[in-house]
Amino acid sequence: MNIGEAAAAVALPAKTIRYYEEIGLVRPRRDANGYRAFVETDLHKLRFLGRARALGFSIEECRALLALYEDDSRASGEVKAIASKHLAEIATKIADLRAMEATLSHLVETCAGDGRPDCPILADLGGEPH
Amino acid sequence: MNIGEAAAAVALPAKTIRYYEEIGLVRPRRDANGYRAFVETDLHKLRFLGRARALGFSIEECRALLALYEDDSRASGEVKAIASKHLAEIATKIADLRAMEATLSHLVETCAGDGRPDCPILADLGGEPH
DNA sequence: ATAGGGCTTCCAGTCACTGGAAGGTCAAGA
DNA sequence: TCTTGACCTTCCAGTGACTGGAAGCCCTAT
Repeated sequence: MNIGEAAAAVALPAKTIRYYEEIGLVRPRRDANGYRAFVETDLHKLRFLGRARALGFSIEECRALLALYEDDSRASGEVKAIASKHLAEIATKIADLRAMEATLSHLVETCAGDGRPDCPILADLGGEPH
Repeated sequence: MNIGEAAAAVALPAKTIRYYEEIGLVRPRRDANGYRAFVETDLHKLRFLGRARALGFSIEECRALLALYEDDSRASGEVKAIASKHLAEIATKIADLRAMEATLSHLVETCAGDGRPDCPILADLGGEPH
């Protein structure tokens, strides 16, 4: 199976799959003509990676998770540690974004948004006391 | 005022201020020795940029906002448009992160996290049906 | 034979910095 | 006066995870 077909099968861009090979996440064998030849285990790994990335894990976390996935003697505690750390980072990001959202939505609400120059958004950014 | 003192005054790294100059967001004059010499209006701009960045605006959005800030004949509608667009992006990001959080927190909760290999997190990433 | 689509590699760009090297400048102390 | 150390300068490279594009090979169908 060539890269185009594999890309369609796992819903990842071909470019991304090449990149994953370059950084050693997958190692498809090659046909005599130099084309990558993907087999089912490659596709399985790629789907794993796609799902892990969709959950926001970094590439290095994906690499670690994939290694654990393939290690029959793993301890689930290691997996849970990675996931918990990531979960905490997600929570932090959400909190940061919600703080931005709170401030900004208030400013947007109070801005007339017409043709006049007066603007509480710029006033706030400019440091004018509330 | 040299860059170090300016950096302390506006709570931005000196490196960042140099970068902002490089991309044309600030234009401090120079002393005879080549050192940047910041005056109060430079600091004011830098504080504006710091606050806008803290609200998550991109550099290009900051550039646009700063231009509007300095344009006495601006229309607040332009500002509001930029801010509203950004607000929508923040909301999207929050929704994405919350979806990740929901999935992942469920998986983490159901993972024993001990020395055994069984792990619902890896099972999910591996595509095993629930 | 040729046209097209798919494949290959390699290089550059993204965003907003950040780190570091090599070297000039300045104020204080011995 | 000399030196030390803390500044400052520029320039180059790296970050994360791709993405776009160029140049060129391969395969199939007409």
